[in-house]
Amino acid sequence: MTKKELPKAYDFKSTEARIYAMWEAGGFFKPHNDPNNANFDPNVKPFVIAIPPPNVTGELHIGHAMFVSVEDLMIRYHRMKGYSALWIPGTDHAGIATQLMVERDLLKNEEVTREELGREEFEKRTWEWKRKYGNIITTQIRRLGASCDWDRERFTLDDGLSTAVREAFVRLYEKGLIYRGPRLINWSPGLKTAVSDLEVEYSEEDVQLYYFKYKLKDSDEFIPVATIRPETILGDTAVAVHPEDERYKKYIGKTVIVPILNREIPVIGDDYVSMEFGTGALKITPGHDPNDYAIAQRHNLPIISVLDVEAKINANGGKYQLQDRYEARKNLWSDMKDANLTIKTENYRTTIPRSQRGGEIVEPMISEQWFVKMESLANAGLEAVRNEKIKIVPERFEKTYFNWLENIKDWCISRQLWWGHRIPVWYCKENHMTVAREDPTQCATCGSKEIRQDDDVLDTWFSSGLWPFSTLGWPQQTADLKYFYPTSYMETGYDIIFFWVARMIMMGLEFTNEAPFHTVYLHGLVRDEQGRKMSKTTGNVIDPLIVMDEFGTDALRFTLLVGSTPGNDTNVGVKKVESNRNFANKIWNAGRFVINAIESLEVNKETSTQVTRNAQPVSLADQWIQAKLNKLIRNVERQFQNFQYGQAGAEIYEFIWSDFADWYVEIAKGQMQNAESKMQTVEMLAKVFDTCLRLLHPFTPFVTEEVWGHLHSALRESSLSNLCKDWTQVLIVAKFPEPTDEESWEAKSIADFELIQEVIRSIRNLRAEKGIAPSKKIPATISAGDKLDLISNQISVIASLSGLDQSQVTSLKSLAEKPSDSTALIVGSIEIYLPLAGMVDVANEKARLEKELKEAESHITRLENLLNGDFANKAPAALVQKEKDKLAGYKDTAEKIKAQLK
RNA sequence: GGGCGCUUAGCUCAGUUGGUUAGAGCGUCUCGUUUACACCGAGAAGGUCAGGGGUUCGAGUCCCUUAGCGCCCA
Repeated sequence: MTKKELPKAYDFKSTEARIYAMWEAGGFFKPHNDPNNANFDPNVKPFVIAIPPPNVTGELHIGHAMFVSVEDLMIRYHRMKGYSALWIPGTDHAGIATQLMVERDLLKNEEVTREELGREEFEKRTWEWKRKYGNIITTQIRRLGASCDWDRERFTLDDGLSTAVREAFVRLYEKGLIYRGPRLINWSPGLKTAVSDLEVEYSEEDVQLYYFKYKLKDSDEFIPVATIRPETILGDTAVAVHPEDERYKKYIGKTVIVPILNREIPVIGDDYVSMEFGTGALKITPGHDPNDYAIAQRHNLPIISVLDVEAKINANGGKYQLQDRYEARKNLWSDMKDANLTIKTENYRTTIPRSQRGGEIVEPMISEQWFVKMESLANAGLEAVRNEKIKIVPERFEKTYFNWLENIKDWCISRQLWWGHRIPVWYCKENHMTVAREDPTQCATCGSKEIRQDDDVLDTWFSSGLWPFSTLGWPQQTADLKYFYPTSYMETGYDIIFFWVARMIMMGLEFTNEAPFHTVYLHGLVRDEQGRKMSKTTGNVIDPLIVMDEFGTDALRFTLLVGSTPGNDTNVGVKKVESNRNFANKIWNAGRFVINAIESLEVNKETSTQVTRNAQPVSLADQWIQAKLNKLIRNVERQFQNFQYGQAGAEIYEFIWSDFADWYVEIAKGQMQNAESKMQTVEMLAKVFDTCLRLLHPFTPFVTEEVWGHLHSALRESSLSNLCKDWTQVLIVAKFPEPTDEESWEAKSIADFELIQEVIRSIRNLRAEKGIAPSKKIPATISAGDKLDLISNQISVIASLSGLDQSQVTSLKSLAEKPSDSTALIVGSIEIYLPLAGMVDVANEKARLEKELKEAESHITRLENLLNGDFANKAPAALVQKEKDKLAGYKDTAEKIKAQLK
């Protein structure tokens, strides 16, 4: 039958979507052992990853590409290893981000604000938005080749997960771990909501430090005070000085007058005050500063809030009411200047708290919010990592994790937003609270029917914290939950270790009494080629979609996976992706070669069974490639166990390109000329290449699946069909190569072949140096000493790969005298004479050999010193022997060169 | 202020129980249309592994220290 010729270059564009659709339609993303199916076997081990849910309104960025690549690699590897692999996909409702996006859209297209629309209508619109755009991100994740079980896709606001959130809230509340109260929180005036400590970022900025006078009551004396926020003077309730400060301690207990407002406040002594900073006296604004708040607690000071939700001055600010905080700062300062209360201003550098999302300066404010008590949860979380129920990779992040949990404060979980899980608490007119799993119809305390639900919603991370089990059906004890929980790995970026990882651990332990996963693997952040953070404003963003259009998904994945190490940031430029596109093409073409070789075989079923049954490597090259492959499989296995995915990928790349394509394939061409060795050679090609594709599949799933498909069908039609008898239909579920114990022949054949490679390289090198045309075949005489058998055996390999004329090559144990008009090459104990009549420059030859001699002699000196030292006594015997052998080799070489120079 | 990381070829990076001539990709130079691949092949140049000290028979790798850069927490 005639075969369709495969194109010369791999066309990922016509491949990727087709392959992905085939996988998905074939059900290959689903765990092969499913507890909901009749033939379920509880003894099969599951391997489970819950996806870090991307924002439902988000679009693919390089960070998504990173986590999808790593997680898909983990899942595909375990799937091929026979685990019942489940990767649960889903999205996050992303409260603030989504609400902002919809608000912006409404304003632009309908010129209405969310307030004008009303809460109910706004929620409706947001759901519409989600339905319309919510699948963009999941479609994009599919493009990356993600093999997740889409039938199990979840969304943090869907019914099941909402039930889980409510259950979690009520349980914590009933346990006394959730409380409500006025506390100093971080207020985002732009978003008009409270945010948690984690959502505040601190940046070093240049500001003004304002010095002014706190006048003593009924006196002309004053205490000089410095502040960076003069408008907060309006909320001052004390001035604090250090109790031992000679300048000010006499004032402790006296009264001072708040500028302009003329309120009377006390001077207190507290050793928190630094005598060196500023003037050494500190104004205390407990309503707008966390440190001042703590001091106020100690001294029972009143707390005055002077700002409203938009950070405008409120009624407590007297004449400055309704002024914006910065406007008030200016006006107050100007008024103080007029009243001769100011001293000076100076430049000052300090850390300023800004909202992670909006970027505006966050205002510490007293506000009534909901909190989770963290202490007991944090202790459990600490314990789980300390006693190694959970392992963090790389380990150093355990320190970060401990440090955070050891110093954790209560978590503010309420948000003044409309998009999210509404807090399941209802109030009656008497302000009785009813906390319920099901929406109540009356107050649990007084039975009043006039109840209304709390307006606030929960922090999105509250629901994300339940993700590993809520996605599996919790609080229902579903079959999925029983079998797939706890999950296996949690894979994500180290930047959300607090936001998400730590909270999932705490919630998992609290609600399921189990660690939600046994391993946390943290990848680094992707940066641009110069190591800068990618950002739209810098314009250095690499759009994974564009990269995939240009170079293919496999190239992008391989780039992200190889050359990066766990927890370390990685710099990515398109050049790297391009070279990995070339790698995909290399695989394609190596595949074409192997497939052509298979198709060139005569179809003969009888020889087939015979040959495949005892297919032992026959030639040295066969043995060598098999030994190298065995070694590769062992290394890859070890590296996967140690999470060294980059190293594993690099070694597979190296093997395919350098060992297989550059050497074995070239030798195979020769072996296939010979009718006797042809069949075995093709079989070797097919077996080795098949193993390569399996090893590589988790890294570059598309090209490997595509080529493997062609390989499979070529084999099936060939006289080697026995080879693929027990292969699966598709590569994605094929068996991953298993390592074998090293056998004694392996090292021997590697060493022998490497000597042949050296001989070939030295001849090629000389030819290049002498400018001998690659097409010109030359004669050679080889004096091989005790390597004569090996060299004679491999003479055709040497000849074909180094351009010798095999009919004019002789190999001998030794030469009586060296051939005239020849150039001599020394490789260990082997001498190679190339009669380059007319091309030999005696002076040049001498110089070249002298250089080589010098090098050999320097090694001899080095090794003799080494072996005469303590090394010989203290180092392992095998190692010492290795060095002794090397020394003997160099001595041999030096002798040979010296003989040439005579 | 506390903690962590990085500094290896012109550029981007590997190098995990310390083993003795330090690797890759890109870039550079010289050759090459050998029917798998020019998204390729052959060859070459290029590094006192940031500086200093220590442990060790042996250090890019472990310890201390200095400098520069970056990140996290306060």
